[in-house]
Amino acid sequence: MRSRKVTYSREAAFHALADPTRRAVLDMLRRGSHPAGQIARTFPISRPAISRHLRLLRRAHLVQERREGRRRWYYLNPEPLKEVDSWLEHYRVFWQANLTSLKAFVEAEHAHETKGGKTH
Amino acid sequence: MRSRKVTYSREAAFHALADPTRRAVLDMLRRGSHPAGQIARTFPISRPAISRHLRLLRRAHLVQERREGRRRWYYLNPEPLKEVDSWLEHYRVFWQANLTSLKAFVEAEHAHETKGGKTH
DNA sequence: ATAATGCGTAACTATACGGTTACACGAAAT
DNA sequence: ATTTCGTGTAACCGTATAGTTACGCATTAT
Repeated sequence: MRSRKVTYSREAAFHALADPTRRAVLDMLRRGSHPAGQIARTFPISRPAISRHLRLLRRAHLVQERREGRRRWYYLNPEPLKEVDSWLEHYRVFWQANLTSLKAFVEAEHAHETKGGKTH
Repeated sequence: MRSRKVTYSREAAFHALADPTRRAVLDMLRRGSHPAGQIARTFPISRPAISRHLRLLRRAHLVQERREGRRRWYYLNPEPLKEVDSWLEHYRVFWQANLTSLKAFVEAEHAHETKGGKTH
């Protein structure tokens, strides 16, 4: 099977992940596919609300839908999360080096800390 | 220097990252500290708008502010991004194994594909 | 002392968001 | 044929969000 290179919207992914319910839905699908109703039943909000979250996740390509009779199975598509991961990549180096820019900045400041700052 | 273990809000981090301008601000600070005004000047929106984004980033602890005279230097604090990273961790295994649950699902479906599905 | 600079906040506005109830519709059951 | 089930969408509502302009207040310059 020939694998075709596809890119997803980083914007859509970050936006989708901003909502805790949507992240929870993804966490649920991480363990396996579920029909829409079953997903809805695990949350304290109404079914239509979940349906809309699913639509948004669908449009961000984070989940895919597969119809089977009258139910619709949702399953995870982790691919767009690569966009989030690649963005994070630039920041991982900071904590991996155990040196935040904060620390660097503070140290730099300390170097010429002779101008007598306010103690406030 | 004794390092104290601190945890940040995953919720706040994800929420802060949902806005493209805020991500761009972080990307800018990744290269070094900048005063508020200088940050604002690099964006097409007004200075107060940036000021509010900075406040939100500050409250999410993604940036820190340091006053120097009449300017305020902002610098990156990448720590809270660890929360995002740790959430992503669960998903990385999917694409690292080059096996999405989609693929698994499709294969599982294929196994008992005898119930004559609609070709639609 | 007065003016200019740098920056945050208040007030306001339009739009986006997330939730709810009512409804539509195909698939399965009776 | 009719009812029930599973699920999506429409309409509506209150709150959050992101932008703008006006303003306030230190700090630095004149």
